Amino acid sequence: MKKYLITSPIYYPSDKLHIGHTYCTVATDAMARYKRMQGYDVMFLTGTDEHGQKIEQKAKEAGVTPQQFVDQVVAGIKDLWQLMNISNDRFIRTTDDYHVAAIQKIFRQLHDQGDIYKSVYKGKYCTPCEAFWTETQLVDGKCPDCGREVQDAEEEAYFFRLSKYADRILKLYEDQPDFLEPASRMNEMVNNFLKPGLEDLCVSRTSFSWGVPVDFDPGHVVYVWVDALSNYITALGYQNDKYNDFDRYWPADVHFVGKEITRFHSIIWPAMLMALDLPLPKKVFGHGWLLLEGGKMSKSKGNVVDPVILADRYGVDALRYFLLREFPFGSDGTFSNEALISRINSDLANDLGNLLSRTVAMVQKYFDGTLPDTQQSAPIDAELVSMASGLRDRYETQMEKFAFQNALMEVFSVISRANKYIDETTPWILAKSEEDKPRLACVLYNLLEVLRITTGLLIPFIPVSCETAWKQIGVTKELTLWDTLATFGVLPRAISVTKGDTLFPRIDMKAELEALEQARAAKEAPAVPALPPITIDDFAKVDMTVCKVLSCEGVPKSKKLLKFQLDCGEGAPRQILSGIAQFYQPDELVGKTLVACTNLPPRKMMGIESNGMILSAEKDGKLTVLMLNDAIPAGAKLC
RNA sequence: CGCGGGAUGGAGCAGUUCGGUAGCUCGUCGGGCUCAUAACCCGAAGGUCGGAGGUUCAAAUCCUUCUCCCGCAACCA
Repeated sequence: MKKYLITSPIYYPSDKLHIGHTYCTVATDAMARYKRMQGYDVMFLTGTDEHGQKIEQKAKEAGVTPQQFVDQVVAGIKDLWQLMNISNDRFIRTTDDYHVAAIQKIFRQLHDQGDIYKSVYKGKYCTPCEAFWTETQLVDGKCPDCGREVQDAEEEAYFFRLSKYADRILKLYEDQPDFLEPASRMNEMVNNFLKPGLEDLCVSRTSFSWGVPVDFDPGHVVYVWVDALSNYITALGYQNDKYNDFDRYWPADVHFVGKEITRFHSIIWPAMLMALDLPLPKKVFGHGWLLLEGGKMSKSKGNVVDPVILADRYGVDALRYFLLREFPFGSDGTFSNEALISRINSDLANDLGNLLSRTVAMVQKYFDGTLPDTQQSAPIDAELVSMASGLRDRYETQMEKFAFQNALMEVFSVISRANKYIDETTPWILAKSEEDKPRLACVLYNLLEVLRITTGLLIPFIPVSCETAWKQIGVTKELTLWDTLATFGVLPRAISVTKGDTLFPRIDMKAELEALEQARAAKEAPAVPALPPITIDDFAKVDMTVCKVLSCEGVPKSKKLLKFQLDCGEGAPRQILSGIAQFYQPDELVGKTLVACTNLPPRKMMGIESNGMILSAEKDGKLTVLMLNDAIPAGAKLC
């Protein structure tokens, strides 16, 4: 039996997952189900990448241990995958004991053979702040936090000899032009990273402790690269006894990854495998992102789409279908509720659901639910029959290219053709005369066959709905095996149908959009967290000064920054940068009376020093600068 | 000149590799049908394919250049 190893990324459980993660996992799932249907022995891996500084911090803020923190988030992720009908064979957590032990072995091996070496991370150290800074971070050669003198200092760290593998990776791309898809991603890798030359990679940290300890050097923990990427092999049993099918499944047939992590998978990961002398994955596919109207999804914009709400309202299958039908897998797509509802209504309800409904209804009405053996074909059947017979192969061509969108279009073009066929053959007229009954039976049989083939091929996308449909058209699992899907006429002639519930109810667009908006608002309202209380002394620590804008100009090459010279009543002008260039023309601010916090430490942005912060109000990503009555003099303090 | 992607009827997209009648879905308008989830089927309107040059018998497609949008990177204290 041929094997197929497919992986989704392992997700970072610092927050709940959103529709983008769901998209990637659903795609991986569809591919896995498709390969199983073809008869492959499939191994579908997913999981979570649970270490690192950010989680350590989040846990601290939440007042729990990092382990408690990730346990809780990961439970939510597993629930989400269960809800979405994800058929992963394994779920790896990088905090699993076997993984941790295997990482230590891998790290040690790479170290022993010289691919990982201990070196120093050179920088400047501010003793009072206990912080490392690079030259570029310094402000006037001093600590950007406290402004005091810094010393030359060195921090120990382990490095992976990535540079050593640059040539081999370029060669890999040449020999295997489809190693990384879509092709545009490969160009990006070559131009941005490989051509300028690879630097050795820092693969350990001492600045936090929530990670896999380097067992031969206390104080160091393994940094994300080795820890997370190796999940794909430890989950199969590499360097551990928990599993033992590494030899069976490795190398991966494909890694599905988001475009933000293609670099890790197409450069660092192959280099690590080369160092371990292991076979390379056959392909890395960097899919696009789901964007929202107006840009990227982000917590701060408050526009994150929650898959649970959508699945609850419209059904898991409808959401799965939409994600894979609406967006080309390799490029970015724009998510909207309108598109979702429109797609569900037109494809699933009107075309597929309605075809099933009208076909079953006619078999019931005209033949009491069971077709007679005697059936008569006609020339007009030919086109439909031929389209349906060839569908599996056309679908397969697209699926092999991960072109889910096109595969689904192929299926729905046959469904659409079947709806037209009903109009052409007018069964309701045939039903009027007894002598046309054999012809009528044949028409209905053909429709049932189309339903068998199309729902058979839709299994990877909408598994539950397909099985529901099968019950209605009297199809058993054996009649939807891969081999039967390329043959027309597999159903027994005297097939019986059973009327069932509506497969995909139509959605009232207008009402739903309003309901969704309300649901979103309701969810958001309590999410405005009040900051913890402070004392009057805390408040008094903030020096807020009224200032007049002397001049204001854009910062070259920066989209966001404006550079201000301000009269803060100090005699000399004060220079402050503010990230409001998208909202204001520099000229319109000159002469205005603003408020700035003037006792923040200096900070460099785009190489320019900023000595404070201009106060703005923020809502939904839009900033409005606080402007005061011009009668207030510069240098006045807010209190 | 940091890197990449994009600009095609009202909306969202395909077509661009290997030039040759501009296509799909949704929406709009008109018609048909009644088996069905007010669904389905047919027809129509609507585009000088971002702008300007060039190559060619012929350009959405190739070349040059410009404009605008979106991501990444740096930055938004």
